[in-house]
Amino acid sequence: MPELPEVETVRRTLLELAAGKTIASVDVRWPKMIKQPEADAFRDALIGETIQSIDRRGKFLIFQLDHYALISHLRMEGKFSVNHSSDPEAPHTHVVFTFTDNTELRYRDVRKFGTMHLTAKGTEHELASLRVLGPEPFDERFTAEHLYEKLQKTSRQVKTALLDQIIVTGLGNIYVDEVLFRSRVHPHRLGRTITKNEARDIHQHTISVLAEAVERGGSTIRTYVNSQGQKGTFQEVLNVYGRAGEACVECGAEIVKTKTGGRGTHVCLHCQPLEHPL
DNA sequence: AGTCTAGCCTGGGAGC
DNA sequence: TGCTCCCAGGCTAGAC
Repeated sequence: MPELPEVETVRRTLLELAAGKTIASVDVRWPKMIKQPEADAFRDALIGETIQSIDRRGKFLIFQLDHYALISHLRMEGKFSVNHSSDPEAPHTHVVFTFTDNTELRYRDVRKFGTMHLTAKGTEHELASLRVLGPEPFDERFTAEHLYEKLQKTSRQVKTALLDQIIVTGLGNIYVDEVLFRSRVHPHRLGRTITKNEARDIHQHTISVLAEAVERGGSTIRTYVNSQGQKGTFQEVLNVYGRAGEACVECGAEIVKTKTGGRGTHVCLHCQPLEHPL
């Protein structure tokens, strides 16, 4: 499940493999994933374009080309790889960009949830899904005060609020559980009940958890690999996610799995007490 | 305006 | 063995 650390790792590995390559042809086998423009126009526009660089905004990858920006979201299972044209193709390959040097950028995605948008270069941040994003966790505009104010104004549960990419961008279901565990805050606490000190903890741990996960190349829970086929290692140091039934590393109590707005949530009820049960 | 829910997808595992 | 059901979950459109 690519969250910020996984997407950042994909960006770094892909940049090494694909920067400077020029697109000779594009094969779209699952047109529904091309959201803008239509698949035919998408394909035609990309021919002759060279990959200048690759950026990231939240969980979105942004390929900077000569005249366009290609915005890709991997959602749950999306993966990029660079292969020689003669390499056997993995199942669930939905888009293939063939370069002039007979290598290919391949996008595969078992669940077909991923999306691609093409915009004129320089206008990518006007795309609706990018425009609404809140600050990057490593940006100075993401402050404890900003977080506290946003949480004060919401009646949503704190985990739901943190998953909304408007307060801070990049957290997903794995890292938000870890951040709240490190902050000793129960995910079901209502946003407006979070104190200033708790907001400071959540702010600090959002940054530290995501930074450590980037250093470790992300977390491989089920299938995630970077664009060189390598797994991450942050799953080795997860405290709560995926550890239901195991003992809490801090207090020994059993990690419990519950649900937050339909999403699986992992919590130590001793370290993260819920003063006001719903 | 803020919040909630269904839908998008498929593979893997549990239960019968 | 083979069937059905449920789960994984980021994001968006539409409803309330």
